[in-house]
Amino acid sequence: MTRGPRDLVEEVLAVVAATRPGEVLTYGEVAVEAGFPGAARAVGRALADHGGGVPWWRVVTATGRLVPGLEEEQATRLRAEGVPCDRGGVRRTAR
DNA sequence: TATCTGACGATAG
DNA sequence: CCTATCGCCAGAT
Repeated sequence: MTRGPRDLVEEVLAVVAATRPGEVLTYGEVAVEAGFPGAARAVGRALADHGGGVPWWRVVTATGRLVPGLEEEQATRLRAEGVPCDRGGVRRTAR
Protein backbone atom coordinates (compact mmCIF):
# COMPACT_ATOMS: atom_id res chain seq x y z
CA MET A 1 0.00 0.00 0.00
CA THR A 2 1.55 3.13 -1.14
CA ARG A 3 3.89 3.59 1.66
CA GLY A 4 5.41 6.78 0.31
CA PRO A 5 7.04 9.69 2.09
CA ARG A 6 3.93 10.34 4.10
CA ASP A 7 5.09 9.04 7.41
CA LEU A 8 8.53 10.47 7.77
CA VAL A 9 7.84 10.90 11.45
CA GLU A 10 7.00 7.25 12.00
CA GLU A 11 10.01 6.09 10.03
CA VAL A 12 12.31 8.40 11.96
CA LEU A 13 10.88 7.38 15.30
CA ALA A 14 11.29 3.73 14.29
CA VAL A 15 14.95 4.22 13.41
CA VAL A 16 15.73 6.08 16.61
CA ALA A 17 13.76 3.59 18.68
CA ALA A 18 15.73 0.77 17.04
CA THR A 19 19.03 2.17 18.26
CA ARG A 20 20.73 0.56 21.22
CA PRO A 21 22.68 2.11 24.11
CA GLY A 22 26.00 3.47 22.99
CA GLU A 23 24.87 3.92 19.41
CA VAL A 24 25.04 7.49 18.18
CA LEU A 25 23.86 8.67 14.78
CA THR A 26 23.44 11.95 12.99
CA TYR A 27 20.29 13.55 11.62
CA GLY A 28 21.52 12.85 8.11
CA GLU A 29 22.04 9.19 8.96
CA VAL A 30 18.58 8.94 10.47
CA ALA A 31 17.12 10.55 7.37
CA VAL A 32 18.80 7.95 5.15
CA GLU A 33 17.86 5.06 7.41
CA ALA A 34 14.30 6.32 7.51
CA GLY A 35 14.19 6.48 3.72
CA PHE A 36 14.41 10.26 3.41
CA PRO A 37 17.94 11.11 2.31
CA GLY A 38 18.66 14.80 2.51
CA ALA A 39 15.74 15.43 4.81
CA ALA A 40 17.90 15.93 7.87
CA ARG A 41 15.99 19.08 8.73
CA ALA A 42 12.70 17.27 8.54
CA VAL A 43 14.16 14.67 10.90
CA GLY A 44 15.03 17.30 13.45
CA ARG A 45 11.54 18.68 13.14
CA ALA A 46 10.02 15.23 13.53
CA LEU A 47 11.95 14.59 16.74
CA ALA A 48 11.23 18.06 18.05
CA ASP A 49 7.55 17.55 17.48
CA HIS A 50 7.18 13.84 18.14
CA GLY A 51 10.48 12.99 19.83
CA GLY A 52 8.66 11.79 22.91
CA GLY A 53 9.06 8.12 23.69
CA VAL A 54 12.25 7.63 21.69
CA PRO A 55 15.94 7.94 22.65
CA TRP A 56 16.38 11.28 20.90
CA TRP A 57 19.61 11.87 22.80
CA ARG A 58 21.32 9.32 20.53
CA VAL A 59 20.84 11.69 17.61
CA VAL A 60 23.41 14.43 17.11
CA THR A 61 24.38 16.80 14.32
CA ALA A 62 26.82 15.86 11.56
CA THR A 63 29.52 17.94 13.21
CA GLY A 64 29.11 15.99 16.43
CA ARG A 65 27.35 18.91 18.01
CA LEU A 66 24.57 18.19 20.47
CA VAL A 67 21.04 19.50 20.32
CA PRO A 68 20.94 23.24 21.00
CA GLY A 69 19.23 23.95 24.28
CA LEU A 70 19.44 20.39 25.54
CA GLU A 71 23.20 19.95 25.50
CA GLU A 72 23.56 19.12 29.17
CA GLU A 73 20.53 16.86 29.08
CA GLN A 74 21.77 14.97 26.04
CA ALA A 75 25.38 14.86 27.20
CA THR A 76 24.32 13.40 30.55
CA ARG A 77 22.19 10.72 28.93
CA LEU A 78 24.92 9.78 26.44
CA ARG A 79 27.53 9.54 29.16
CA ALA A 80 25.15 7.32 31.10
CA GLU A 81 25.16 4.93 28.13
CA GLY A 82 28.90 4.86 27.86
CA VAL A 83 29.29 7.46 25.14
CA PRO A 84 32.29 9.73 25.75
CA CYS A 85 30.95 13.21 25.25
CA ASP A 86 30.82 16.59 26.87
CA ARG A 87 28.74 19.74 26.61
CA GLY A 88 30.72 20.70 23.51
CA GLY A 89 29.73 17.59 21.59
CA VAL A 90 30.16 13.89 21.10
CA ARG A 91 33.55 12.36 20.67
CA ARG A 92 32.78 9.99 17.76
CA THR A 93 36.43 9.40 16.88
CA ALA A 94 36.14 6.13 18.69
CA ARG A 95 36.70 3.96 15.76
C1' DT B 1 -1.99 27.43 -2.55
C1' DA B 2 1.65 30.46 -0.68
C1' DT B 3 4.98 31.66 2.87
C1' DC B 4 7.83 30.92 6.96
C1' DT B 5 10.14 28.27 10.09
C1' DG B 6 13.35 24.71 11.87
C1' DA B 7 16.63 19.65 17.47
C1' DC B 8 20.37 20.05 9.49
C1' DG B 9 24.59 19.84 6.17
C1' DA B 10 28.25 21.71 3.80
C1' DT B 11 31.26 25.43 2.38
C1' DA B 12 33.35 30.03 2.83
C1' DG B 13 35.41 33.71 5.45
C1' DC C 1 37.14 27.61 16.63
C1' DC C 2 33.36 30.85 15.37
C1' DT C 3 29.98 33.18 12.43
C1' DA C 4 27.63 33.75 8.00
C1' DT C 5 25.37 32.05 3.77
C1' DC C 6 23.24 28.77 0.60
C1' DG C 7 20.81 24.44 -0.29
C1' DC C 8 18.04 20.79 1.24
C1' DC C 9 13.29 18.86 2.75
C1' DA C 10 8.98 18.44 5.40
C1' DG C 11 5.61 20.47 8.56
C1' DA C 12 2.84 24.32 10.36
C1' DT C 13 0.08 28.50 9.70
